[in-house]
Amino acid sequence: MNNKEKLRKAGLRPTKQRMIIADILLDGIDRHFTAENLQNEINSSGNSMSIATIYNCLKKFRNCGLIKQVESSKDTAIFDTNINQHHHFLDEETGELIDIENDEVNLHKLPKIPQGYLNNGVEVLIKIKKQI
Amino acid sequence: MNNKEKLRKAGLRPTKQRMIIADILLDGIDRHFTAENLQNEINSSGNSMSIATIYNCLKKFRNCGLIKQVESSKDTAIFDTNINQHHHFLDEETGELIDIENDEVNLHKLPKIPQGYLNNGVEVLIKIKKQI
DNA sequence: TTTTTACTTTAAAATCGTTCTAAACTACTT
DNA sequence: AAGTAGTTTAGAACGATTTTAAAGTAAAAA
Ligand SMILES: [Mn+2]
Ligand SMILES: [Mn+2]
Ligand SMILES: [Zn+2]
Ligand SMILES: [Zn+2]
Repeated sequence: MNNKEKLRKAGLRPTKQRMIIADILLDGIDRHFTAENLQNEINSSGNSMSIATIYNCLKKFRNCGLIKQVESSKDTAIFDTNINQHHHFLDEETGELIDIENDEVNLHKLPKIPQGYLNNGVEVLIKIKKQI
Repeated sequence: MNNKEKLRKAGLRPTKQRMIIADILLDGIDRHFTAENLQNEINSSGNSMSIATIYNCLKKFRNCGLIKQVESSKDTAIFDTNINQHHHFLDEETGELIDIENDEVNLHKLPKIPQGYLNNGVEVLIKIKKQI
């Protein structure tokens, strides 16, 4: 399925701007990035785009499940093109994130989900720091 | 150990402002809160404090390990008085966090820590959503 | 105790990531 | 082609957090 079809299937009009972003993000390579990172890539590709459009597009892509947003206490939002359930190493010094595939973690015992709620995904974060 | 001793032990001068905050936060009750939540509690206790001081203090307390900061993609920082290794349920709709004690989770299989790094803490986040 | 020093608090301004506004533009439908 | 609903944009606005710099305070030195 090409990017135009992916956008249509997600219920999004394949505008010029969304296609530029889809061509960068939906190439099957897993990556973590900020809105600013993406704008730099757009610029490097010879295009340009308003930061408002980039944020609009990332929000739409996220809400359609084309990308995810990482839980992070950094003040800049970090997005993730790996939409499978997976986990992360986090170097808190640098903010660097490294993917951990789902089958590399085995959660043997999980607490009971609170009454009235449903499990909506489990994420393991392993904080790491550089050896001295 | 009283709060003044706790601050000294952490290498922090026990100023009037830090003592007010310590009296609120270090009472042994686990809670999740924002800087604004804390300012409201300070005000309710008949005191007042500049928001800059509150941020300064929370950062010092966090860096000394007296409190933790939760990894969260919300745009407002959330702090945690539970400094033991533990886990959370997160209702992404409301942002509500519920503690999961460490012994309620059993991680059977963990990936190898990347070369040159040390494990600095594992956190499990279980996203939950209200049943319809 | 006084003096000195380094650290802390504060209000206000600045910064920074993100969202809003409203006008121009474009994709899709009829 | 004409209509319409959705999208893009520059720039303004916003909200959380940090910085500034001057005044205040705690600890150390004398
Ligand atoms: Mn955050
Ligand atoms: Mn922010
Ligand atoms: Zn990832
Ligand atoms: Zn907690």
